[in-house]
Amino acid sequence: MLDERKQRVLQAIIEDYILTALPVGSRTVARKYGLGVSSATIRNEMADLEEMGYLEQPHTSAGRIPSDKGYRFYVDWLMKSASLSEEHLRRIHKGYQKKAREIESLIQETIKVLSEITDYMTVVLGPQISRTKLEQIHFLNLSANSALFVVVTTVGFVEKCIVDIPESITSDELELISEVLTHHLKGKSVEDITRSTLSDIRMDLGKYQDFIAASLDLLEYLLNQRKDERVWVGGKTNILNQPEFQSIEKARAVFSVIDQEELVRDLLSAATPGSIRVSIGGENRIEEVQDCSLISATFRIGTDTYGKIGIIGPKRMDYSHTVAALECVEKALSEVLCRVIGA
Amino acid sequence: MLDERKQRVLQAIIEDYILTALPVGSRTVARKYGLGVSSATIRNEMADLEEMGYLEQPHTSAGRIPSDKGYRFYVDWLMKSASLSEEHLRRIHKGYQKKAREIESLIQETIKVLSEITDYMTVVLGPQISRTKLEQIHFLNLSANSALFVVVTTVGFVEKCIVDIPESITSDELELISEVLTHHLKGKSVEDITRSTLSDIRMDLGKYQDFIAASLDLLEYLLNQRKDERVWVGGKTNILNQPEFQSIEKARAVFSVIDQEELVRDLLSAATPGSIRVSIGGENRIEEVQDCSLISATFRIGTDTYGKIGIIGPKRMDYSHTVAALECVEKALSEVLCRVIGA
DNA sequence: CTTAGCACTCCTCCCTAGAGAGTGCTAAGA
DNA sequence: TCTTAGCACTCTCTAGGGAGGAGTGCTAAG
Repeated sequence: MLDERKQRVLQAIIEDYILTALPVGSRTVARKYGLGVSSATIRNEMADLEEMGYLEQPHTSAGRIPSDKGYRFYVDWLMKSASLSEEHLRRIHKGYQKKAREIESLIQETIKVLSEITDYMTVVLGPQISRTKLEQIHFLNLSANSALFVVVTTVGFVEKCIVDIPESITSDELELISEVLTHHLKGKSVEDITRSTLSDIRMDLGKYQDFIAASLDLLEYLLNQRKDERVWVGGKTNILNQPEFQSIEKARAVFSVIDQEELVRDLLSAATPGSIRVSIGGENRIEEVQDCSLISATFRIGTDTYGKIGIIGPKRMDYSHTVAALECVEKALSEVLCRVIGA
Repeated sequence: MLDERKQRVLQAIIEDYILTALPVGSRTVARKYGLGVSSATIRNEMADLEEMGYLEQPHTSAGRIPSDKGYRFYVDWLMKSASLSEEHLRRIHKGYQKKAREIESLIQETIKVLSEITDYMTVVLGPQISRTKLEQIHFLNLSANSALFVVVTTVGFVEKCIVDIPESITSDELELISEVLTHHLKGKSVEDITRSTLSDIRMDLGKYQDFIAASLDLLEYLLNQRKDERVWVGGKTNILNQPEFQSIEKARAVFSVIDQEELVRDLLSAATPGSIRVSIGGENRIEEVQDCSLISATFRIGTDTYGKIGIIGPKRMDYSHTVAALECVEKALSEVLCRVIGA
C-alpha cells in the first residue's frame, strides 16, 4: 500500500495531467501542490511510484504520466466525488421535462445531455427487446389494403410498421385478428413463441394462415433483428477536441470501433447493474480503445430489463466529474422511465 | 469557350487530381494522358487555363490544381456519366429488399448505402411533415390510465407516443374520441388547424376538453417541432479518410456545420426537384464547407412532398461516380416509396 | 530523511543546405 | 504561327546539426 505522501504525489500528478495533458515534473508538483517538501524529495517519490508501476516516463528527461495502474488507484482510492455545477444540473433536468415520453426520445436526450456536459462521447445500449414481454399487438386500419401494425411490449417499447393487407380481410376481421394475437401472445417474449403457441393461433385463425405467418415473421424481424439491443451513439465529434486525438489515426481507430455495433455491445458488457463502473485503458478488451477509458452504468426499464450507458473519453478524462454526471443523469432518466412506464 | 485541346488538358488535370490529390504537372499530363504534344505545349495551355481562371497554382514550382470554376466546367461539360459496378448495383438493391417498409428505415438504409458506396458523408432532410395531410389519429388503449397515441399522415409518416389517460375516460370513449378527431382533422395539415376547427371539435367533445387540448398540443409537438424536416446524417467518419481532412482543424470545421441541423437545412436548400444538383466549394454559402462539394437530389414521398438527399465530400470528389450512385439510389428509393405509399 | 547542487539526457525548435519538382522563357525548327 | 527542346529559376520539402530547455538521477552535506 502507498504511504500518505506517495498518495498525495500520485494524486497531484494525475490531476495535473488530467488538466494539462502534459507530463508532470517534480518541480510542478512541489510548487503547485504544496506538499511542503522540495522537488528533490518529490523526485525520489516519483522514482518509487514509477518502479511500483503507478507512473510512466515518456522519455528520460520528461515528467511522469500516470499508468493504467495509476489511474486505477486514483479512481479507487484518491478521487473525491465531485458535485455538478448548478448549470449542469439545470441542463439535465430541463432535458427531461419535455413532453415526449417515449423511451427512444428519452435515450436520445440522455445521449445529448451527457455529451454536452462531459464533452466526451456517449453510447447507449438499448435493452434486449426480444426478451421483454409482449403487451399488445394491433392492426390499425389505414386503407382498404394497408394497415399499421403496432407492437407494444411491457416496458413501453412500441414498434410499428405499415403492412399490406389482403383485400379479402375486412376492418372487423383485422380487429378480431388483433385480439386473438394479443390474447395468445400477451406475456410472452418473442423468444418464447413456440410451435405450440403457433398451432394454437392457427386453430383460432386458420382462415388467415398466410397473413398471420407473415405478421409473425415481421414481428420477429422488428423486435429481434432490427431493434434488439440497439446501439445509439452521440458526441462523436467531441473526441476531436481532445489533444490525444489530434493525430487522425487515433481518432479513426476509436471511430472504427464505435461504428461497429457488435463491438460497442462488447465494450458495454462491462456495465453492471447497480453501480457505476470505470474501465481504464487496457482494461477494455478491444485493442483500438486502449487509449480510452469507459465509464458505464445501467438504467432500469421496467422490472428486470436494463439498458446500458457508456461514456468514452481519453484515459486522461475527468473521472470525478464524469462519474458525477453519469450518476445524476442515470438517476434522472430512471426516474422518468419509472414514471412513464409505471413499473 | 475553351478549344478542344484546352478542354482535354483541363479534364486530364482534374481527373488526375481527383485520383491523387496532388498538384498535377505538365509532364504528367503529357505522359499519362497522351495528347500527342510535348510538356512544353501543355505548359502553355496550362498557363492559359490559369489565366482564364480554371486552374490554380499552390505555389510557383508546383503543378496546377483545379479552381472552383474549373470543377464547374468539368461537371457541366467534360464529365462522362459513369455507370455503377455490378457490385454496387447489387448492394443498392439488396438494401431495399428488406421487410421493413417504414419511411424512417428506408431513409436509414439510403444513408447507409450511399455512405458505403461513395465513401463520403450523406445527409438526408425529411419532408415537411407539418405540411402533409393528417390521415388518422388513434388512441390505442394500453392500460387503465395510459394509451398509445398514434398519428398517421398521408405520406406514410407514423408518429407515436405513450400518453396518460384520465381514469375517467373509458376504452369506448377513447375509441369515440379517436373517431371524432380523425373525422375533423383528416385531410388537414398541422398548419391548417384553425380556431374554427378547434371549436368544431369542442362542440363534439366538450366533455373531454382538457384531454383534447393536451392531445392537440402533443400532436403539434410531434409533427411540428420534433420531426419536421428532420435531419439524418451518416458516414461522418468517412471524411477522415480524405487526405484534405488530415488536419483535424478542417475536419472539425465540417463537423461543426453538420452537427447543426439548421445549417444542414440551409445547405440542402440547394436541392431542387427533378434533377441532381452539384454545388462546388464556394457555391455553398456556408463558409466552413467551402472546401467541400455537395451533390444533392430530392426524392418524392407521396404526391407533392419531397425529401432531400445530399452527399458531401471534398471538392476533389469523384463527381461522376457519386452522381451515378445518387441517381441510382434516388430512383430505387423513390420506387420503393411509391410502392409502399401507393401514391 | 531531506535538500541543494550539478552533470547528464533527451526532446524540441530553428536554421541551413541540398535535392527535386515544376515552372516560364527563349530560341530554333516545322 | 505553332511546337518543342533546353535551361535558368523558384519554391517546397527533407535531413542534419546545434542551441536551448526541461527534467532527471546522483551525490554529498545538513
